[in-house]
Amino acid sequence: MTDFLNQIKYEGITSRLKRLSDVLLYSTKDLYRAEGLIIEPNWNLIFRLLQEKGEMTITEMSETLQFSHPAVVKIVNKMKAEGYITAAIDSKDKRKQVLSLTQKALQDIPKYEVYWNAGIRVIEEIFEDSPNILEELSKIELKVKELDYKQRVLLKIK
Amino acid sequence: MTDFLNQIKYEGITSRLKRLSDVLLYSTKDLYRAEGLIIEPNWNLIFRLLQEKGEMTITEMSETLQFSHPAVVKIVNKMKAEGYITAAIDSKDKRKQVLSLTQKALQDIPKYEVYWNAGIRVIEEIFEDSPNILEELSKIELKVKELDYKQRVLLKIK
DNA sequence: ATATTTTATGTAACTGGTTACGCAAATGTA
DNA sequence: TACATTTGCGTAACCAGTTACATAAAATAT
Repeated sequence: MTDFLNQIKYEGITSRLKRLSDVLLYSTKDLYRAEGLIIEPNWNLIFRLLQEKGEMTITEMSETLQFSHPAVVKIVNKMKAEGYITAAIDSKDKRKQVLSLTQKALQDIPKYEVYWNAGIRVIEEIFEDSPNILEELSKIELKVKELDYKQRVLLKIK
Repeated sequence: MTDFLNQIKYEGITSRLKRLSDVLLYSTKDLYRAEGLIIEPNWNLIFRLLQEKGEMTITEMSETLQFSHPAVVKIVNKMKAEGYITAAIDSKDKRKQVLSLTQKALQDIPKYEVYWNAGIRVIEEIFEDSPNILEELSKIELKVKELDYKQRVLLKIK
């Protein structure tokens, strides 16, 4: 943190949040590469989701993870290419892809879980001075969902 | 927030931070576009920096804002193209660009400040249940700087 | 004085996300 | 039954960042 960023307070918070998530993201990629793991950030979310639910469609995933659907399409396509996900057409609705984990996924997940679990402990460690961060984040997400940033700014001005 | 994201707790925090900063970013762009303002997110940081310091180089800016230098180059080039920044070669060091605000910048800033200040009040409003967020963010940034995420994960595993 | 290393900056390629658009299948309605 | 609307999802173009690499100038060391 530089003096300037401290001084401008809330004005710099958006880019600092972006930078923090970027730092974690690139460091995660670096970790996987260095350890020779053929996975990418966010795949753990999909793996866990499918482990829990068994089968899911793109739209269900995007709603559950709060990602845009094209983002989910990209992630899922990479995971298919790596042989971790298979797709079947829904018998009642031909538009839907029913996605599920492959045998290879079930085989490899335990190896990856070592890293994911260590990662969670590191996050807990890094955020230890912010013990309520998850509840606070939920409140913030709710607020911007109820009335977005742009509308709030316009309300303040008019 | 979905049940699933609540349930996985710290495992989803990186992508939630990314999403939050994205939401704020795109909403800011949307605001500027809707109001016909010919500026972009982050320009306010550069404007404020140059107002305070008068002159700065690319490298000084990237250190102060904690952005990579190519990121600063991109932002500054756009601001030059819009006529808000001029560059002069440093007399002692020909590699350096000494950047400063143009007359047009000084003229237009008051108009933009209305939006930036309203934006700050909105951020305060959105983060009102996280009153210590700035101090907490500083601590987190310091921690990942001291020892990055990847190294911390490897330490936990070995 | 010359060779080496460091610094300032620019450029290219890539990242995980987004919005915008298109299309076909399913659903609702006249 | 026909037509209009909604839904699922694929693709393209874009976005603000990043890392990796190149180059020239400055600083340092020999």
